[in-house]
Amino acid sequence: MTPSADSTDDRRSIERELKRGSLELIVLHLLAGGEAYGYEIVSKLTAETNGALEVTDGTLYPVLYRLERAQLVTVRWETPERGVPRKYYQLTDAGRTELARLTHEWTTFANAMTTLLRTEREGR
Amino acid sequence: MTPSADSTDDRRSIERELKRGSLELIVLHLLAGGEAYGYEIVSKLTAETNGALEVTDGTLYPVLYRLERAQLVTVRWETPERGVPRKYYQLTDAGRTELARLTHEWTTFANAMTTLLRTEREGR
DNA sequence: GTGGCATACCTTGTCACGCAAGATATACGG
DNA sequence: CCGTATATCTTGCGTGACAAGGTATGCCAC
Repeated sequence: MTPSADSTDDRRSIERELKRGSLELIVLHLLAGGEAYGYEIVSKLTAETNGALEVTDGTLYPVLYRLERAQLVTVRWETPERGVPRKYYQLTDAGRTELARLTHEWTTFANAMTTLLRTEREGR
Repeated sequence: MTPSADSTDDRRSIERELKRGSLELIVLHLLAGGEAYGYEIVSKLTAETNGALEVTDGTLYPVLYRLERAQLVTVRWETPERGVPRKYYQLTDAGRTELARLTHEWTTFANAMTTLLRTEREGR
């Protein structure tokens, strides 16, 4: 039984759900343009997609850990002249391979969805 | 059954994740073509997308419950001349509204992703 | 100095949801 | 009857995005 959530039925955004599984792809893709550090990725994402794919840092860091553990990225600390130390991430070869794979999967899925949604359904 | 996994799949497929949040959209869209029952939706999906968006019935029924509880669909039992009773689902007006909303959200998201992925990242 | 602010990284807890696996029930053919 | 097909429903698990909170450092004004 789930007595909860019957009245609090505010319709959530599916954007959050849609992002599921595509975050790794997004991050890998951004890193393909050169190394970057966490905060940089967050702001890049917000900027390049006009907020459509915005994520918080609390979301991003676990993603980066997964990527690191899977050896899709490597890590380098750098302490700039001014400011706090930053943790830079670089794509590995395996990361590039995975990026290609995920891109392909995304494309396949998106095509299937688009085709389906384009189908006229005027019945009843 | 899972006909997948011909590759070394310690790396899970993101297809499953990508589907997150889009299942309701898919089902609502299919129902826009007229009422249908659970098993019918499962087979329709598999057929119309060549398996790209395949779901199991164990996945679908909870979705249908959510839709029903949210009053996006209504339900009608029908016992055919031959065969077991079927539970037919029809879209409500609210369901149609929600369908439009989800479609819009999907399109926005997909466009953002596509645009992002199309960006060349040959740096470094 | 010290208090405040910005930068940057990290952790914890919660909740939703897709799915595998199994249960149930009905009809029908041999 | 028993096996198979149709059809609906339930349970348990794992995953992952997110909010909220925490830590640490450097910079600047007063």
